[in-house]
Amino acid sequence: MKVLTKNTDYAIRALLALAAKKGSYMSAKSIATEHDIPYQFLRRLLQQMIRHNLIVSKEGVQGGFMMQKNPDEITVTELIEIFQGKVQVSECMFRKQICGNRARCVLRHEIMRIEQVVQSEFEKVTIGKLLRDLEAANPVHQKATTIS
Amino acid sequence: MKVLTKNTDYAIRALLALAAKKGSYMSAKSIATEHDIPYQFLRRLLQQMIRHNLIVSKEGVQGGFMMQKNPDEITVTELIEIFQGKVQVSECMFRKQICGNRARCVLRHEIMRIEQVVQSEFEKVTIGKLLRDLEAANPVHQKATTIS
DNA sequence: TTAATTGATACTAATATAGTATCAATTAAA
DNA sequence: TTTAATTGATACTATATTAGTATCAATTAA
Ligand code: FES
Ligand code: FES
Repeated sequence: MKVLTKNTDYAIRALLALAAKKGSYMSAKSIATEHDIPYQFLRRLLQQMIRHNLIVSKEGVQGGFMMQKNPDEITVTELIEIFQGKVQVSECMFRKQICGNRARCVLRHEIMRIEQVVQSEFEKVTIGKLLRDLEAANPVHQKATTIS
Repeated sequence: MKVLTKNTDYAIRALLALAAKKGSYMSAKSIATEHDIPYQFLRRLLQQMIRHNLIVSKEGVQGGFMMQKNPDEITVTELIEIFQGKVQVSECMFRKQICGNRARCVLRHEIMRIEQVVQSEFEKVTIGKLLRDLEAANPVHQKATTIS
């Protein structure tokens, strides 16, 4: 059982790259090569993130993508929802015969409780947090300004 | 993002049926029809559960399946592992370039922490607990003995 | 004018999930 | 002892999801 698919995985990595270069544009090509993400695949992910207002883009030479939303407000939960759909444990585990009344079904409650736990755990993890953790662990990285 | 697949879903339902009839055999056919599970699909699941010593079977007329392991010791985590593989958030989110040393990677720690949370939440849910909840909510069910 | 870029979209490949079919072996019961 | 109900084993098909590739038009800095 794999919780994060490649979509989400790559998206997080791309966002970390953009968050690190906050304020300047970075091309899909450079993100792809630097972080070992399939180029065309990445482009599709970036466009989805534009639609969700996480990032912005500029076309043409010297164009690229740039962080828009505050990295501390981008949670892994949000990314999972964008790329894998809302977290749901199971549509409805025990239909018909067993469970007549959906409304006050204990099993359903149990399921929804877990959904909540999972979701809130992922909510604690933001791009901002990950980036700070990364930089703390890996102080080699200098803060990128305009040096390509 | 769907956490429980049909395998696990059906397996849980089948186990609840068997747990309710503890001590007597119940055929795949009756489980399938009573709980609306595709017959041949179910049979495969039952055989997997035999291999994991959750249930036992008896061949021939009047044969069927019977609970073996204590329902309170069958966790949803165990079932997920059997039918969907071990819970893992992501193989390794940031390879190569970003993360040189796997050993003390903060991101990896974060991931593993969540894995633990998810896993332990599902560990709290046992077949025994689900069955008791079900019976409490649905007191129509009489304890099945030998009446078919 | 050109080359580097994104926008949009269609396509293919690989894998996982879901479901079906078949036949041999066993066994209770007619 | 024959038969029908059952499990054991396994192969097969269908569908959906995930992963990845390709193409071409539009934009824009140099
Ligand atoms: S399990 Fe679906 S309503 Fe009870
Ligand atoms: S993310 Fe894989 S080792 Fe750091």
